[in-house]
Amino acid sequence: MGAMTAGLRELKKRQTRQMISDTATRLFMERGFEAVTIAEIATAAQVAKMTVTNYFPRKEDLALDYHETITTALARTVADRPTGESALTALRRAYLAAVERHDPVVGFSSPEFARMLADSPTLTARLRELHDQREEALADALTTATAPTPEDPTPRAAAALLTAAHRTLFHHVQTLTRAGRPDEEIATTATRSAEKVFDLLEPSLGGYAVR
Amino acid sequence: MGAMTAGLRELKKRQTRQMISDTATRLFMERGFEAVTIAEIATAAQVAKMTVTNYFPRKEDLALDYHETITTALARTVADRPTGESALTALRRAYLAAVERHDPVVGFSSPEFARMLADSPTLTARLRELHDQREEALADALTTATAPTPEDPTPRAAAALLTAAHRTLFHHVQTLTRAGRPDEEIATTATRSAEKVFDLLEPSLGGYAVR
DNA sequence: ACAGAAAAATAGCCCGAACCCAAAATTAGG
DNA sequence: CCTAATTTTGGGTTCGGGCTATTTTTCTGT
Repeated sequence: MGAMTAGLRELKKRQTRQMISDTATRLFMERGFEAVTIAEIATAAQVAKMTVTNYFPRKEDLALDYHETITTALARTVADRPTGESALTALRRAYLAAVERHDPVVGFSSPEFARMLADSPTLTARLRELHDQREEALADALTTATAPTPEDPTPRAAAALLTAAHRTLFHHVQTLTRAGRPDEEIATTATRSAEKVFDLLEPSLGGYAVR
Repeated sequence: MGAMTAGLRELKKRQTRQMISDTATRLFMERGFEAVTIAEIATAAQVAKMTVTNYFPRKEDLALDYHETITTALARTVADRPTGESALTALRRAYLAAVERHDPVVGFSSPEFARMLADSPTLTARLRELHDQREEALADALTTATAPTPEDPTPRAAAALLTAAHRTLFHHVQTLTRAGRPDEEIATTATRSAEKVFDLLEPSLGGYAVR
């Protein structure tokens, strides 16, 4: 059961999964998400249709395979923040660092991938769902961090505001990516925007959830 | 083309549409959104399957027939705010008024309807989409209201924060509704929560978009 | 080393939503 | 009353999602 077992079974599973995901992403970027059928992916990956839906229950998962990272990143940032730091400052720090390393989690990708996302209603819907789960996770983290009374709406509200900031900046990066701007320029712009957005929230949340 | 023409054709169209929508909503609340097929709705409404999908291109539209109201309400509130009032204050005022009249737009509904929404992934996804369109519309309204430079992220960020507040409160009301609380009690709680949430945003956005 | 257990991959099926088209029924206007 | 426009209908397809029984591959204990 452990992740250490380099058993042949585990290995082949990983290979098969990766093969299917790569094939699917390639086809999606070539012809658009909706235009590619699961059957085509299966054929291209030399695998049965059922195997595809076995590894990826929903078609969207074939294109967005890093959901775990997206949903848990903010909550972990808050949970791991150093003493004396507010949730807002921690998230600002984490965002700027992610921009600097051109992290996909804040929206960096190839222009083709960004266009594929924007062109597909299914994928944008799934992205919204991921943002929502991220908000939920962050709300939980803030609740444990501030131990409020049960009916206090502040943790949920703060989580909504903070993820809203991240979401706005994510869309900004994606828009610039679709416009074909180089990652370096996008990083500069995103940094400036982030300063503005986090500064905007500072008076409201600067003193909230300080460890 | 005018809405005044009480032509027989228009009349029958309205009747048919209403009949289908009512039948669908009844079936959805009885057995859940996903468990009811379009064919069943058609049979129950004594109409062809194609007629249903003709009036309601997506199945979700059968349950959420007030999308226009939801998506435009915030933008109109901001556009119509009196002189000297900030966007935040206008939205606070509109929200509290909506709560007082138990407006569905802020989440008031029957417990059955609220449960139907929460139990259906399709409907919650659609609701997220509506919230998103609402944010877009509000962002447009704020852009025309503040005339910022093209790359200023503030209007989009402010729109995201303000809709985040509304969305949080919406979910709060729906949760209480599912718990079976009477509308009066929900209204009292929602008012208290709203004060807190809008107060939270006041230091950040109190001076933004003042007409 | 091998047989039996466990797990993964396969083939083939059904169902429902969404979409399309040609034909029939209904209404509006001359 | 008759024709044109529009709505409704019936029948069809495609695709995603789901299921089950069966075969193939990997693992484990003797």
